[in-house]
Amino acid sequence: MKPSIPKGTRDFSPEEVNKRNYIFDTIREVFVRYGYQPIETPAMENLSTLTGKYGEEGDKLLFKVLNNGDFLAKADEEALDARDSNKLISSISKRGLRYDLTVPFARYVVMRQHEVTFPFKRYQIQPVWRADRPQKGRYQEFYQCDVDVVGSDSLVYEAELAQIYDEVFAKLGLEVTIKLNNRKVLAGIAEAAGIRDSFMDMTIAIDKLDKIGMEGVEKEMAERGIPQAGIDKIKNILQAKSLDELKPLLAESPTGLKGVEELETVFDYLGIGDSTNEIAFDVTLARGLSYYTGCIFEVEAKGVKMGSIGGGGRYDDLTGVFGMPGTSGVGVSFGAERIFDVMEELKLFPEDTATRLKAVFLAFDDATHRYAFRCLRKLRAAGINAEIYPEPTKMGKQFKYVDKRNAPYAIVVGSNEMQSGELGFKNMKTGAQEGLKLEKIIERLSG
RNA sequence: GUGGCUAUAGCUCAGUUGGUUAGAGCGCUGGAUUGUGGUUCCAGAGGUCGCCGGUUCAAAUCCGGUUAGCCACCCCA
Repeated sequence: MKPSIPKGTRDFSPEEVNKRNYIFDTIREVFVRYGYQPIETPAMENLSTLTGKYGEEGDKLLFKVLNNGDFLAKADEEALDARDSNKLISSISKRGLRYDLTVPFARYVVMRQHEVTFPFKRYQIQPVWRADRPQKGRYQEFYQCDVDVVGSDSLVYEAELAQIYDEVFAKLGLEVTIKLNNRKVLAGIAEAAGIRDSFMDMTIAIDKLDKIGMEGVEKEMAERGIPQAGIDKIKNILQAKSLDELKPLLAESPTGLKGVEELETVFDYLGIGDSTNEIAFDVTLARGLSYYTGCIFEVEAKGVKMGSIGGGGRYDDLTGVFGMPGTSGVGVSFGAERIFDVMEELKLFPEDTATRLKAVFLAFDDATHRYAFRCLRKLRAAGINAEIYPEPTKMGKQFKYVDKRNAPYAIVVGSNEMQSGELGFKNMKTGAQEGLKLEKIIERLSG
């Protein structure tokens, strides 16, 4: 059979894993410094935990896990006869793969509400799964790195999360734009335009502004049934380049003004010019996820054509659906895969992401092979990454291996070396070789 | 879910209006070199041309179907 892996999934080579770990380590280090604590949740959740949280589109993209055993015995016969997949699902699948880390986190908080201290600041770095059709920068299995805080509606956290974005990307050497908006501002626009019921249609259209231009947005809104009068009003409001300009345009919408005020507070906390990357208000930032209610975030890499590499926002009542109302949360996510792809494209990975092999022992015959293996043990005991070629074969072949492994040193052991105790210590880069006692070699390779 | 493109050696790809034995580079194995790699030179192994069917004297090449991958849309990290 031809080996293959499922669509939208990938294997990672040693080099790739090292680079990915570099990203994860950088992100984790910043999370920890801002006082966030790690949790992990299972890959599978009950399907009832996941469905309905990500909108209609999200439900379609959920991976469902088929029940074990004779699942057809308990299947909904009516739905089966009618070939009604949507109706059939609940009777043959009770579990699904997690779609993001925010909803499982909300579930976790509700289940453990009596043991966690609020505000609860947690981070979580785990894979999520979406049954999306794969394309550039989009996979069916990918890692998210989430930081969230629940149990406080202080806007200081919005500011903190923006700083975390700024700091992580500064450390990675990746230039980004951190965009901020507020769902209340968008609601205010809809209200001011008198199309409150078409709020979602409006935001979806606005979100595409930088892609299809104002004309395209107008067309899209018209297609989605928004009256021309409303479109004109919206168009006018979208001209606003700053919060100050926006404010008078939303004067008739208390919700909209509240949103502006929240953003002002966040930017107040942040101060001016204290960030490495641009942190900017963008009235056209919309975001699809239906549970956001306050500030929303999105991060875009500069100089690369790639979707957003991070996003997040405030959700006022995500724990409410699990029976714990009135608890507000806010969080952002780093899309590790896309960050990886962007950094690869811009060649931003440092040279030494790999934990390098320092030396390889080579031997000529069985006796020296055994002797070399005992020397190897001492090197390893001294904390030096080293190995031995598995058999005493031709030197040329052994050296080729050392070369491919990218090890900086080869240690050659023949009968002469074994007798004198002076091993052949060869620098693979310069080709120079000298006879050194094992202790000397350990000294050289340490530090 | 909708549309477009692609599928030939382990990898990246070439293959003319359909025409003898399907090629290149890289990689792999061996040798030049029985105590020394990278560079070079020589030789060798490796292919049901994604799969099924059709047209034809003749198909990698044309047609239909199918599967897989990529890209775009929707949506999203």
